[in-house]
Parts: sequence; structure tokens; C-alpha cells
Amino acid sequence: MTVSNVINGRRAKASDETVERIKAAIETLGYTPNLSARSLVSKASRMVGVLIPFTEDQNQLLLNNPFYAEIVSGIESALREAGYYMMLSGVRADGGRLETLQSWNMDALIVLGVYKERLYEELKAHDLPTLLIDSYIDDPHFYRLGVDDEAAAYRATRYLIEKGHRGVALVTGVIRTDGVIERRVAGYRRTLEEAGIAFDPARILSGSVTFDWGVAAAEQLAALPETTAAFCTADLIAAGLLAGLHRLGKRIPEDYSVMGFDNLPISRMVYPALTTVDQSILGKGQLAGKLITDILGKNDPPRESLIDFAIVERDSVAIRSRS
Amino acid sequence: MTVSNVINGRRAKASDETVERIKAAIETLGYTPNLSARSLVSKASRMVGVLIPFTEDQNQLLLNNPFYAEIVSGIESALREAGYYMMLSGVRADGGRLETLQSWNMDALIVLGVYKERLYEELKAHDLPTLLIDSYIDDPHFYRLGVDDEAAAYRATRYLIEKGHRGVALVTGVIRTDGVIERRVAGYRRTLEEAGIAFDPARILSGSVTFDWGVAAAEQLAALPETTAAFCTADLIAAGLLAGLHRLGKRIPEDYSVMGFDNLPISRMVYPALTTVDQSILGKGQLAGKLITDILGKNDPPRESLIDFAIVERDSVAIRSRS
DNA sequence: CCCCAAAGGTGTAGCGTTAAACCTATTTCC
DNA sequence: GGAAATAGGTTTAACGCTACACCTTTGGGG
Repeated sequence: MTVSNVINGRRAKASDETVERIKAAIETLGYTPNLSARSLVSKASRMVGVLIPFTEDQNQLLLNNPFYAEIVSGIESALREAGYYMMLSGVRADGGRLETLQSWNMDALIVLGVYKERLYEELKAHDLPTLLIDSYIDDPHFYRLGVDDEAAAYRATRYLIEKGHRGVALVTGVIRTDGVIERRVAGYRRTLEEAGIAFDPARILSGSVTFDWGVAAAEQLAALPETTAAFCTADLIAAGLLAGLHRLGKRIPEDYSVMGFDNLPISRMVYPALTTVDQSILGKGQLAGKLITDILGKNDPPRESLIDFAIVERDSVAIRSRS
Repeated sequence: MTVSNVINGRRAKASDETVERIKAAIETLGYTPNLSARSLVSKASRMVGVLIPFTEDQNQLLLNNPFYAEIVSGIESALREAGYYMMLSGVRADGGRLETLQSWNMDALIVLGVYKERLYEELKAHDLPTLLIDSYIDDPHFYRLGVDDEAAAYRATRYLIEKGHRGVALVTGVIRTDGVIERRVAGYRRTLEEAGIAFDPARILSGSVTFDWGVAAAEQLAALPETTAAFCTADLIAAGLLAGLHRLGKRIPEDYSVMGFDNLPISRMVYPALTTVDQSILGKGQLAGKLITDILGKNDPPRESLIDFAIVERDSVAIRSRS
């Protein structure tokens, strides 16, 4: 018991000499506490579950999406700093297989991505502190972290219009209701209204958040009359769009200006380097980790946090003089 | 006890009726076994630790490197399939902070990346089944998984030479001893010898496995006389090289042919799409997971496994007619 | 009819840790 | 000088699970 006290820094009850002796013994014996035993009695584990979606074929973590990879990396660093562990787990869109969390006595959850209603019900049933990233589920049970998607899309679209583009398409993932993408569509529309440009539904190209969809969207974009710019709601899509447009023999930014969203590392790697909306993904992950450890440390943060965004100008947008 | 038997499928001692009653009770009570307790008694955890390097600044997981992200994703899927959990953990090059593994009763380890000797000593001290990926540490304690780096580099270089290039540079990461990169350099040299081309040390550009190094290497490449092609030992470097060459106004593949290594998703995203050496990274991860679960299931696999590689032809290499 | 084996199940202990209660010298205070 | 507080521990029990030993009933075989 005294050993336990010393290890956990409850040194109220231990003479300096005993503390020394214990430390020496730990060193020579190579002792490390057994966390399973600790977790068994304390009903906690200092483990935070991080849920990310599976790929379409339901078989692998969506880590090959650099967005998730980076945010996970940020989360891990913040958790580690605060002395917590991260358990990465995949979820299918419809939930299921969440028992792991309960089985390992997770202390809290961070959930990335958007899922069906059913999953959120299950999450609530587990009754753990839960932080949703990039989700607009409005329920007092959840903490939320995101960007102001409407404002960011507004600013991005306005940026293109200010460069002289009037025919701006929006290339995006699948449009559900009440999610991130919807806000971005709303921001896009607000800009058009303000600029007095009629909204044309044909200019919204909706597919999935993948490189391949971007490639495919290029043809659709090229078929749109009087369209000279595209705002993609993800860098991954924008990267595909660039590749698709190249394939069609279009020049960028001379023929088409393209903007992305996220400022992923790949946005610097494609040609031309993408002008995009930066939302410090790493910072988002780190903030997520910090929010969770704050909650666990009883420093209750606000239910909703937003991170800043900014437009980073690179080479994929050109100024278009009015014709 | 009977409940425990039923849950673990030891149904030798349970009537069909009891089994039914237990299943019903589990359902209505929403029971899930407490894995900490199980681990405490069994001294195992069905958890496999996956170690990946931290970034240079020692602060985040190197998950933003798509190579690691993808391989981790493959590992996870194989482990999950076999009913194991993955605990992702970062390591600094010099080791340290490995206690986690012991503390959670990990059953086995998968180690990605190359580290200092000291780490391998520590790993051996833990005495867990350990699989090293892409490492040439020759010690019977470890299982190893990799590609035949020498042969792959040989084939890649030969591919360029067969396309008519005689001045082929090698752009690579930092050259230690006895690692992956050294084998690739050796393969490169073997091709040159076979083709009767004098080896010129100036044509080896060594930096780090990063996009930025690729960008920087472009200037060095451009300064090399009679050099028309570059084989990069990582797609990340190749991507940077393309960007750097574009910046210098070079055309690819007309002025320079570029090959990568890994066949990462980004190799399709850059412009022009990279010709590269595919080594099915996802498959590598899955195989790693399978090897480890085989070991744990007492199906001892060979100490060393190699996966196949193949050249995938895309648009970054041109045929050069002899001048 | 008795003995034995099998089927089906119960009882006990222990994994490593910690909360809470308890114990024993000192020291402090009035 | 005596009561009370304090420092520095020790003891006990419990967390949820499983290995192992044990118990009871039933059904044959001789």
C-alpha cells in the first residue's frame, strides 16, 4: 500500500527514506504497474477511444485518408501529453461492435466523421464523455468541435468571385441533411446571393469525398457553360479534379481555377499547388485531445468549440478579367 | 463459472438449455466481459502493440506519412479479423517510454521503422513476439517482414535504363548502415554495373524521406551533368522532386524522368502521375497482422517474409532516344 | 445391486491494484 | 502531564474473471 501511495504521488504518508527505498526497488526490479489491475479497481483506464469510419468496403480504417491520419496524430499527441492512452477503433456507419469501448473501461470517446442516427443512440447509451468532431448533432449529451463551415465556404466562394469568377461550381461529397457539407453549400449560396449571381443547381456536383470522384467530376465541370472556377469541399476532391482536368487537356489555373478545403499536406504536392481553406487539422486534433482531458480533469469546457480557418493562397486560382 | 465457460465457447460442460438461458441473460442485461479483469488473470490481453516513429520534433505520430497510415490500417484490419486489438504507440528513435507495452500486458509487437540499436535491446528485454517491418536487424529474437529492397531498386533502375536513360540519379533519405536504403543503393549500383555505366557518387542525393527534401533535391538534380532521370526511394520524395522541378521550369517527363517507390495513393495524385514501384502497402500491413496472429496461435511462420513488388507504369517516365 | 464414469454444474482462490479502516509511535498544544 | 493531532505506516476487502478442484445426478456394465 505504501508502494502504491508513492507511485501515485500520494506522498503524504511516506518518509523520504521509504520513498527512496521504493524508487530504488522499482529501478532494480524493473517494475511497471499493471494497468489492467488498476483499471479493474478504479473503473477507469486513462484510455480514450477514438472512433474513425471504415472504408466503403467496411474493412479498413479510413486512415489512408490524410485528413483522419493527421487529426488522429494530433489527438494522440495531446492525449499522451496529459498522460492518457489512445485506443483507435473503426466504426461502421450504422454502428455495431462498440462493445470494445465498454469492455476496456474507456474513460471517454472522440468520434470522427458522420454516421447514422443509430450510432449516436448507442453512444449515448454508453454514457461516456463524448466529443464529436465535425458533426452537427445537436444533443446536450455531446461535446462538439468543428469549424464554422458555413462561414468558411462563404469566404472561399467569395474569394473566387473577388478574383473575377462568376461561374463557380461546387464539387462536394454526398449531401445528407444537417451535416458539414450542407453548411458549406449554404455558405456557397450565401456568397452567390450577395454577389447577385443566380444559383444554378446544375453547378453543384455531388459525389463522395475521394480523389476518384474529383477525377470524374472534371468531365461534368467541363460540360458546364460559363463556369471558370470550382470550389471543392475537400482537398482530396480538388486533387482529383486537377488530375481529371489535366487529362482533359485543360490548364490550371488558366482555364479553370480550383480551390480546396482542409489544407492537407497533399494540397502542396499536387500541381499546381492548391489554393485552399486551412483549418489546421493537426491543431484540431490536439484541441480535441485537450478538450477531452479537460473534461476528464473536471475543467468543463463549453459544449461547442470552433477552430479558426484561413485561406491559403497558392497557385491554383487565377484572376479573371471580366469579359 | 458456467457463464464463463459458455462465453468462451468451452461448452463441453453446459446443457443446451443453460446455454440458451445464459445467452438470453447476456442480451437483456447488455453484459460485456470486462477485458481488464480477463487480462489480469490470463496475463494476456489480445492486444498487439504497433510502434511507429514520432515526427522529427518528437511530438506526433508519423501518421501523416501516408506510408505509415496505410500500413497501420492494414495491420488493424488483419488483427480485428482475428479478434485482436491494436494499440498504437509512438517511439522515439532512441527508445524510451516503452513501459506502456508491459503495463497493458501486450501479447505481441509490430515495429515500423528503423531505430537505434538501444531500442532493439529494449524490445528484446520485453521478450514478446516481435515483428519488425522493413528492418534488417539480424537477430533470431525478431520476426521480419519486408520487400527485397535490393532487387526492387535493381528493377526500378533497370527500367529507367531500358527506357534509354544513362544518367540516372538516386534521390533518397539518410543513409545509415544496414538498412533499407542501403539495399536500395546497392540495387541501383548493381544495375549500373550490369549496364556498364560508371557509378558516380555525385548522383546520389541523400536527404530525408520528406516532400520538402524532394523539392530541395530538384536544384541539385538540375545541376548534375548528363542526368536525365531520377529514381527516388520514396514516393514522398518523388512528389517533392516533381514540384521542385516544375518550379525550375522543367517539364516532366520530357526533361526529366522520375520514378518513385511505394505506390502510395499520392503517386496517382501528383502531376504527372508517378511511375513507381508498388509494394502493396496495405497488403504488407495485413500480412503483418496475419503473421503476428499466426505466431500467437502457435502456427509459427518463417522468421523472414518478403512481399512481392512490381513496377507500375504511369506518366512520369519518358523514353529517351540515344543522343 | 453396486461401482464407475460421464454430464453438468458449483466453490474457492488468486491475478495486481487501491480505498478505507485501522494501528502505533511521536509530536504538539494547553 | 495528558489529550489530541500527526506522521508513517499496515490490514482487509474488493474489482471481474478464470483455473482447478470438487460435488451431485444419471445411466450403464458386470
